[in-house]
Amino acid sequence: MSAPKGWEAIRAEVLARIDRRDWAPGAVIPSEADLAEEFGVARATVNRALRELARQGVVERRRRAGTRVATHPVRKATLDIPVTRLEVEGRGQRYEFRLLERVFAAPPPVVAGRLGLAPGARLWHLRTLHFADGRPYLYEDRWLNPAPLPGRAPPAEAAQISINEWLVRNVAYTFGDISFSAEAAGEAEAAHLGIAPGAALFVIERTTWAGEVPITLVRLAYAPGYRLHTLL
Amino acid sequence: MSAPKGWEAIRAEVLARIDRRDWAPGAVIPSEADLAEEFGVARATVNRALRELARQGVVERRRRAGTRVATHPVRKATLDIPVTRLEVEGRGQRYEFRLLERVFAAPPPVVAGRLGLAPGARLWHLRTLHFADGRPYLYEDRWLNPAPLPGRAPPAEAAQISINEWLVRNVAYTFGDISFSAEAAGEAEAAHLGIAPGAALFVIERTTWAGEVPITLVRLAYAPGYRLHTLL
DNA sequence: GAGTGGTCTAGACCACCGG
DNA sequence: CGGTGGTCTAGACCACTCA
Repeated sequence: MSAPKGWEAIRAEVLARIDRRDWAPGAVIPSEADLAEEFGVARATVNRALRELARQGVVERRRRAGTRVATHPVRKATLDIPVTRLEVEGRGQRYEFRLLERVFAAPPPVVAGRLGLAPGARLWHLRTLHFADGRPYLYEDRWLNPAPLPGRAPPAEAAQISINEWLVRNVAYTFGDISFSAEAAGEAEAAHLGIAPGAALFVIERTTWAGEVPITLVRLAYAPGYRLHTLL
Repeated sequence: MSAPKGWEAIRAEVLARIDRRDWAPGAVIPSEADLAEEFGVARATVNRALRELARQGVVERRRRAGTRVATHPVRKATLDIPVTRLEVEGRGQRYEFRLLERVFAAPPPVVAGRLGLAPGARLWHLRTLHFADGRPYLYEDRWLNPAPLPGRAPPAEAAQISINEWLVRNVAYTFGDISFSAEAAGEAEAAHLGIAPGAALFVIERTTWAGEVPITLVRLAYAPGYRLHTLL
């Protein structure tokens, strides 16, 4: 046990009062100014504490309306989206990858649509198999817009660096979205990953953008046993 | 387009310099004091901007060592862990649930171990099926420690509120962990969800604690098609 | 030892928005 | 209108850690 100091102590005390139902869900808690006086600290310190609680979803804050205890404590979990190589090596396993395909082609309409590109636009299509200790670990299917790339082309097949690592080092993205789902393995995926068709795969789909320009859409299918973990 | 003011403008400018490779990955950027002078703002304003970038994983900060551009931009995604009822209703669907089982029993050793309880401890075991528009949506299998519960027992089977909602309103937890994976549906799950055994299920496992006291371990198996989505 | 980020203070002005 | 949170300032002290 260690007693927090400063704004963390304020946060802890406010949390404790919420937990004890001193301040019930939906209720308005005292204003920053009042709390600052009660705790004998500057308002900025209270503000920092309450801002953190708001970011965690414990309270909701609005000008004039004040700070309320969240009625439905939507807990927020922060996931680290790792670079595959570091994820594998972080478990003490040997990382390798093999580029299966690298072609310049027109994507299916659904892909073009997701990236907001005109039908008929041509993209790089890259398929990569990643290994952990020599065993298939992750099947990656990526569409890559040449426009924002230096040299307008991804690294050659012989490159020693994976597409993703090359991307994060060479093309800065400003935002994106990510989704997680479970899907049954298709024939091709199953063959690459060395599993039976229909097996349950953990799938991450991600799109990234640099301003208005789409960079990439990637589908990551993890071999059975993969688990994404984080603390609340 | 709108030009950000204040600390957001600082953050944007720093991000832009990183994107332009003015400041390369791994490089140390100027100190807060220097940036404050350059931008003509107080150091606290620069601090706020850099703190946000650090939270996003764009830069890494250490006392004395200064602020560095992250070499491996581990992007962090913030997931909202929703209450099932709100998640379903938020899509405009009708929510229902049915409590399948509510017994007081000794859990399997693996469950007791995960919760840090002695073998032989007895817990509530609750199995619930959740529906969206009348169709099976989520199969929930929960072990619940009676110790931290008001009345030492969960609500009766006839209750109109789901176990999870009752929990978040009546038992405050201080921390927990959560994991996401894909698993093949077992016989029982498949029957409840109305799908074929072996189908790919998205599974969330969560444990929560109130200080040193374990509260619950729950396994949520979502019907095929479920997708967790967030922005980066 | 010295430079960096981490935090706090006391005060101020502003944007928002409920009554 | 007036109260609330959002932010900024100028200054200060502290904690950490590198050289």
